[in-house]
Amino acid sequence: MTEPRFQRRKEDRPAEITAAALAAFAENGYAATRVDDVAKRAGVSKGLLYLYFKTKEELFKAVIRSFISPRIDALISNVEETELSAEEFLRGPFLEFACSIPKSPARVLLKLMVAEGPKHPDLIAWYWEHVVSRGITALRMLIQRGVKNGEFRESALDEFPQLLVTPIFFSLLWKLLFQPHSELDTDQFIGAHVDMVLTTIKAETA
Amino acid sequence: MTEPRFQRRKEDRPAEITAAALAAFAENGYAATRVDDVAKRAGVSKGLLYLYFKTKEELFKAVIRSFISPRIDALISNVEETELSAEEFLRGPFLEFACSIPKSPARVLLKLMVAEGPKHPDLIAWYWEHVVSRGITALRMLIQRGVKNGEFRESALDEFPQLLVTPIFFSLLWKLLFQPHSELDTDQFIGAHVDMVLTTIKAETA
DNA sequence: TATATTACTGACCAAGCAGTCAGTAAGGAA
DNA sequence: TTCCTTACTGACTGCTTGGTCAGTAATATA
Repeated sequence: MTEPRFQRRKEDRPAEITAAALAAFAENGYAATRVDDVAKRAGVSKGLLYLYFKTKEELFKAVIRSFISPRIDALISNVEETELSAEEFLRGPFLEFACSIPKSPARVLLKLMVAEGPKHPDLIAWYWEHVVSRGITALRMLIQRGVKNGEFRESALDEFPQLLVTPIFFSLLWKLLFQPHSELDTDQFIGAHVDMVLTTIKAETA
Repeated sequence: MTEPRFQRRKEDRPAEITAAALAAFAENGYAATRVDDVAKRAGVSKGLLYLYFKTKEELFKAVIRSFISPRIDALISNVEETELSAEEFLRGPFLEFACSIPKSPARVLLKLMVAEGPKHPDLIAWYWEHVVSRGITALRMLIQRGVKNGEFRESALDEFPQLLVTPIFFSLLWKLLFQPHSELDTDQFIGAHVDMVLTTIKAETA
């Protein structure tokens, strides 16, 4: 007659706890987040949480890893397999990806990385290896492909592919800090930047 | 004969405590910083610290305010009083300012703002009013001056002067996170960006 | 239905910390 | 030298919180 007090759902618990933790960390930061609060959000007791994650720190690392990996993997395989020209790719899938980031709920990850990253060197190392350096490499390949087939001329972008993504991070920071004070139309903002970059590096075709 | 156990230096204490707090907050973040630690770094007892700052939060706000104000004030009055052309100013004083930020020790302020800002709305409001909106306005004026006297053509920069400063913040983030993993030559990086922007907005002078 | 297994709970503890305050001593005034 | 003001100290406290573990109840098995 009585509802069971809980269900046993070994498979789903880690993902549920991780999602709850992302929300909590995003709201309060790592140090100010109470493990009890995470457990409550996940609808679980603190004891169970500690069954799946050895410490608060382990939980934090799991959060970062589980939310970032899928996105970057998608972009990179996209770059490698596309049949579009470099410019078409930059104006198409890349721009779409770039514009989606500041809107995604995962944008709070930047806050977490900045605030807590430096205290977890192995996390930074993982992030560098699996996300950043792979991303940079993919971008550089894309640009060089453009140079090789005469679409682009040689430019600072060859050395600094990061110049393409600066407005993404700026938009993230802006939204994180000044959301209520000022709207930034991130689509237009990022679009204008990509446009500017392409204008300067496009080989003359007149 | 015996050294006095302490000196009374009412005038200097606040600045000393503020400096110590910046170091401590930068290292550990706000929540993880112990007031005792700040006091120790400042060579002062915790009790004295609470004489000058009502709470830990007040101390935090004082830190941000006291380190940011002077820098932005200098830049803005510089823009207003310069006799250089817009391009000369951007390639000269502006570029110098931009390149100096990622090297300055105050770069950790970004970390603090991102991590803790959203929990202190009045701090964000102050920052918006005294730093960001003033800075944006100054930049916009500079660009419009360039447009008016025929140096620049109309462009997305008129609406988004922020496009000029994105690589500064990117450099800050990069250094904050990946300092040991990868060096970024921020001078060249920011220089390349400013160059790119100027190339696209410069009116034809051939 | 009886028994075994284990996912899960929640009360508990030891440690750490923001903020207080009664008392101390530096340094100026007389 | 003596007295007075106040900058300064540091022990103390009440509360918070990461992590533990003995016990409970949901499911699998026979």
